[in-house]
Amino acid sequence: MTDLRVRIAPSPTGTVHLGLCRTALFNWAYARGRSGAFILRVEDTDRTRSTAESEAAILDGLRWLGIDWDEGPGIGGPHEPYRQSERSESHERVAAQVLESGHGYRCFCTPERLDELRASQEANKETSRYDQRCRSLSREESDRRAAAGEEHVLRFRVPEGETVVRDLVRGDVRFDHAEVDDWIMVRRTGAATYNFVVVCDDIDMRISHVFRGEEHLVNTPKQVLLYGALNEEAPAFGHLPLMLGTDRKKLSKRTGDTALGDYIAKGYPREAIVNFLCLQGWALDGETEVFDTATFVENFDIADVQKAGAVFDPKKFLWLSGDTIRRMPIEELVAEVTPFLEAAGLASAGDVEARREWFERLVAGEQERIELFSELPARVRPFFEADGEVTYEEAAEKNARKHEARAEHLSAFAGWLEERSVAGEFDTESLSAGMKGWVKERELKFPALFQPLRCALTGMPGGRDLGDCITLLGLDRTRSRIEAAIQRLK
RNA sequence: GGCCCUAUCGUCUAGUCAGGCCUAGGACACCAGGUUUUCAUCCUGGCGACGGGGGUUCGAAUCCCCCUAGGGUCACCA
Repeated sequence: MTDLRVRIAPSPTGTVHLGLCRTALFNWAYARGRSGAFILRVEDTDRTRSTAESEAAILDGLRWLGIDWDEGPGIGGPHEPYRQSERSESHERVAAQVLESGHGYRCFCTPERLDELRASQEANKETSRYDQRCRSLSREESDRRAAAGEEHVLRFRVPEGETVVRDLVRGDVRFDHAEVDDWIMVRRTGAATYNFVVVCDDIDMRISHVFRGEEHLVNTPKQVLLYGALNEEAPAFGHLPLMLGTDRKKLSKRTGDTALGDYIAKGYPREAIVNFLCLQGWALDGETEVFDTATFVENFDIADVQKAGAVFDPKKFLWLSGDTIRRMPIEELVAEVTPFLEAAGLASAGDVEARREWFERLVAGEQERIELFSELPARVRPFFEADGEVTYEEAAEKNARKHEARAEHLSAFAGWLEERSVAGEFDTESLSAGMKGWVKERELKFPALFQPLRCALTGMPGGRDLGDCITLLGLDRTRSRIEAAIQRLK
């Protein structure tokens, strides 16, 4: 009967938090998997903390994740505007209605009195709440004082009884109204509060399902009460388990990065971020850990969401990132990694384009060794260094020096390489095989040649196939590096 | 502290709604082997959980109660 309409309603007050990303992903997938509409609404009712930069960052972040919206700021829609700060006319109208119907009342208590009240309640270990002093004010007195310009807020007149929140994740949750405060709907500034506008806007935008973090669960009875006061049917709710830090508390900067941008900057692939976020509170089938967004959309259901909080595991995230990189087509990997090469000052996008094949080989050799795009520059750095100044890592040099005859072997090997080159047998595969033969013919152990050679060519203790290193460098540079090593390892 | 939510390997989870198919499955991490010129990848194996106590039942990870533990929330923030 009612159209499926879900939304994400971020408040533009800071960075793009991973929790927001996951909530957006779940809402979006729910809509996309059921031909529903996905709406983006900016909750910028806190004028002092909201910024345009933050809003732009959130929109960019969501787009980066692959989330698109059918209605929202910038693209518009049938329920414009999609920025709460621009919807105050509607909010004022509803506020007047609530006051008129008696579901709301003016409260003239000063902030100071409320502060004192709260302080004394806390001192007496009582529940902190409004004492309803203005609730019984007559309508005449209320109108008179308001007309006289006395400052006031608008509170909701919570009736006796209880509210049952129907939650698609948790089932029915009951709240005794004795526990629900006569909450403020409109501030003395005239600006409406979150609990008020979220209901107004969700009604206006015909939102059918509200999926949000569990921290909102205790707000829900207030909102449900308002729907009732407005004679509107409340949407279906679903409160998602919190994403927890390793301290088991709400994910915060204390225990690690929380901003999407931090992970993008570190070089986590988009697919891995989405995949990992999906795994926080939801599972495909309990067996399959790696899946793409389309599969998620096809299979996601709010009823399958986990109830308990999910501790964020950076190790698993890193593994997923590495796994994603390993499965990436090489052209794509090169494209992803190029900005990091540029930032490290190793190569420009132009360089990469000019020597496409060489860069693809360079990157391919590290594909199974990196877990983040950002790890690549350090791993390929030797290929950009001057031949006589390759940085020898301590472990690599130590390995090389273990072999007494290193100079002779390197020298002889250099000669062999010349012959191979002349013979035209200088491809990676035949070189790799030939090198092994070279060692065996001389009845040596592999490390006798390979450790000094690896140090000479890359200065690293481990890494890609040496044949690959040689063809990547070419004969001349390989020779120069071997000659330099013979001197440097004396 | 009040109210609310939650409770399966260290972590993410499958199984819980419709009790037997569960001597509880998968993944990450960890450990041990194997492959490999090295590192990494990859492969094989191992370690490892139903928070505790009562019920109900022929039978409970699954249903009920209590306890305990964790978390969330108590703003003129969202």
